[in-house]
Amino acid sequence: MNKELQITKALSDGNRLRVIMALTMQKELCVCQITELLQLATPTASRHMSVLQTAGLVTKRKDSRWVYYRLADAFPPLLRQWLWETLIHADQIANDQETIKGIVGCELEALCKAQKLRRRNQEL
Amino acid sequence: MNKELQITKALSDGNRLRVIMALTMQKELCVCQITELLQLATPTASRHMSVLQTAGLVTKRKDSRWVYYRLADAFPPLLRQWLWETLIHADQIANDQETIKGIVGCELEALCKAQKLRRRNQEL
DNA sequence: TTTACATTTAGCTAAACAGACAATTATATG
DNA sequence: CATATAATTGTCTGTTTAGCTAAATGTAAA
Repeated sequence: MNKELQITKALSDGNRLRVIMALTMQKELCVCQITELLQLATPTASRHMSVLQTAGLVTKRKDSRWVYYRLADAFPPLLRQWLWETLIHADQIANDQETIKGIVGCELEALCKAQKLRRRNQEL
Repeated sequence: MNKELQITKALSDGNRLRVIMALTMQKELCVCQITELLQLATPTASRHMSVLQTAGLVTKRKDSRWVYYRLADAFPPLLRQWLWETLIHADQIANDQETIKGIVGCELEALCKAQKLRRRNQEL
């Protein structure tokens, strides 16, 4: 039952559901893009992804300095279908879809620089 | 997204998964039977059932002093199928199946009396 | 090799949650 | 009506977890 519990626990957080839905629409997202979508501190976003990976729901690929996550091939199809069918109607998710378009439209370099600036400003 | 989160949170606990699986095998179970299966204090079992009900996964029926729970008709079929297919292979669940046979074999009156005696003994 | 930088890990705090017992509610029976 | 009893609700406690900042890791470029 442990494996299944890891999965349901991984799904029992709103931010993680948002990332999963984002990854059904955008094949691959890097940590800084996920951070931008969820508006969280980078380490927090990274931890969420680690939970999803440990549960076997996403896989990661490292390309130079960036780490890209995507849904795992082993993502249980029934769960995937249920999430898709129900969450696709959620306002938050519809909203995220628009946000993601904007995020993937940016160069990664530019996005990271913008985040860095934002952090600086908050420190004042 | 709130409704869906309530559901995934309800599923993110081992004892609640055990009750759900028990209810796929035994159409109806009363709180004292669930208490017996999980080996928890009555209020704790009752709380778990309340979480499942709030999430819309079970319904309850009161018959005199006993309250019977069963899976809700609205239990999302995809989730139900995933749970069934994966958890049916879990040792804990197989074990529970045997335990349940014993539990439903008892008269409710007898079961409750036995539990009461057990509580008494633990207090010593 | 030094510097810059994206991500992860460590360590902390506050909120959420599972568990227990005590008290309350609701129902049946003497 | 008073008593017994099955379940729920109130309240507390210990554990888990989501969030943060700071430090560590790993990679690319100067």
